[in-house]
Amino acid sequence: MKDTKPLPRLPSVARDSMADQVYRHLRDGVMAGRFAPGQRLTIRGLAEALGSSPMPVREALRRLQAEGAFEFSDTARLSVVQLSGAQLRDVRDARVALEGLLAERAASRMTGVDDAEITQLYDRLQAAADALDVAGYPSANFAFHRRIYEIARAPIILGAVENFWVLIGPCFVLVAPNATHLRRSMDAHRRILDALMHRDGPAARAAVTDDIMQAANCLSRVIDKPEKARSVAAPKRRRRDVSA
Amino acid sequence: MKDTKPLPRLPSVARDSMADQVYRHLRDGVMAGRFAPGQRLTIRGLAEALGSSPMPVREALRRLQAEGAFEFSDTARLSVVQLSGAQLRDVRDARVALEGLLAERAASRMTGVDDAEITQLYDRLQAAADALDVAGYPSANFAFHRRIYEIARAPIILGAVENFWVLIGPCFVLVAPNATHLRRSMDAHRRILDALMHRDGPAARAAVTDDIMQAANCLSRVIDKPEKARSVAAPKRRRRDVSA
DNA sequence: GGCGCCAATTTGTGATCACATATCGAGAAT
DNA sequence: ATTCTCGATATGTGATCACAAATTGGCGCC
Repeated sequence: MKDTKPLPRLPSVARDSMADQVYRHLRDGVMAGRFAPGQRLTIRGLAEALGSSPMPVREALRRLQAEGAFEFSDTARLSVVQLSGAQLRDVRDARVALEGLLAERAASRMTGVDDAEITQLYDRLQAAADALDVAGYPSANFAFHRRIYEIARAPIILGAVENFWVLIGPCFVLVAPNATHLRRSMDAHRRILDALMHRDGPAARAAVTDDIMQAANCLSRVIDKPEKARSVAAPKRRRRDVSA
Repeated sequence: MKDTKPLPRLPSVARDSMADQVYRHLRDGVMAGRFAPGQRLTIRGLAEALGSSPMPVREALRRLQAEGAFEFSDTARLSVVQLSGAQLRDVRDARVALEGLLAERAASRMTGVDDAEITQLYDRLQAAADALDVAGYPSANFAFHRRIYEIARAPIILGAVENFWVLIGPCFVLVAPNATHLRRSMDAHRRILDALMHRDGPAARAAVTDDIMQAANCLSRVIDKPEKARSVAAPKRRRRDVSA
């Protein structure tokens, strides 16, 4: 009879273990700035908040530890990594090197289809900026950059770049809704868009560089001011360490 | 009596869990080329080989998965990542960007003490090249480069660079003891050393770039030749997957 | 009132178990 | 001889438990 269902598994569900889901949730949360630098967490607390057992959280945290998002202190206590000003500058320089490379390559591989998608993401970013949506801006910003870099077809380099994004994610909770910064940022984004539309690699690289430098300058004004942001990581009341 | 031992913990033993040890062992093994691209492994097998239970191995593998050294197939089978030719070129380009940055910065921060250490590592590398020690060459090569980049004082960027090294590590099992490649490689290393001694940043960057490009060319001659290296990953006899 | 010490709790780590699924090998049908 | 099928084994994943170390909170002492 041969009823072997010729090609039944088209969705090909793409294996997604619980540890993978937890990993993605935490990673997105970090990049979106939902964790404060230096914030203390617990495996059991995260597991409870995410509705899973500690085991998948443990494995997800190991991956994120490898990416530098979280760290275990010398006494094995879990916390969100807090970058120093010098480290932040290192991230900035590395981003300029790598994202400049990707932007330049993307400009030479753009197609009309890409134009539409990039423009759409740009509009969404502009909307977040207009609404002074500080919470949603980082996510929209990363989505815009990611889509551009995907066009460069260098997933390994993009992975390294995203690792850097994970590192600076927590810093976003420290920046206030700064209209000046948003304006300068959107100016750079506009130039990125124009350069890509004109398939101008060097211009795209220059615009991305300006964007990164501008963001780094904005953050450096907040980092390494020893006081002021110290109590952010202290929920004061014990237990209940994270919501989502 | 107050016998609180004023400052007893100078060694500060630096927490080293079993999972950390396993992680370091595996990572060093990958970078040194002791794993073949595409090689199949098992958690239990690695645990037995390393003399530990599966649990620390699981956590170590999660970190290495995050770094791209290992991967879990769609059926959750563990294997060493096998880079394609295109991915290898991506790694090459990213290395040029990042390691060039570190080399240039290192040149401007070198001191006399560094001179001695770098020279020593260079001599060791030269010795490995003279002896055609293909097994020991990658390790000596990475140690030489790492020591240089450490001088740049950018640990985050160095971490990203080492991640790329982990990716190309397995490729080394594919290259035969090629005298021509070793000679060209040592020529580039000689130029790196000279540039650093003269505190010439641009020259250091150029020499590092040549070194990376040369190594990539060497590897690209072996990769993407579909046949020939296919049986390397097949121990044929089941069980017993890795020695160390 | 401030400071140091001690017990109770918290927390990361490692081990073991259970389970679903994949993989492998032998045997049978063609 | 080849291919298909089916059962035994292998393997990653998740859950739970035990334990050591550390953190916390409170009590007593100076």
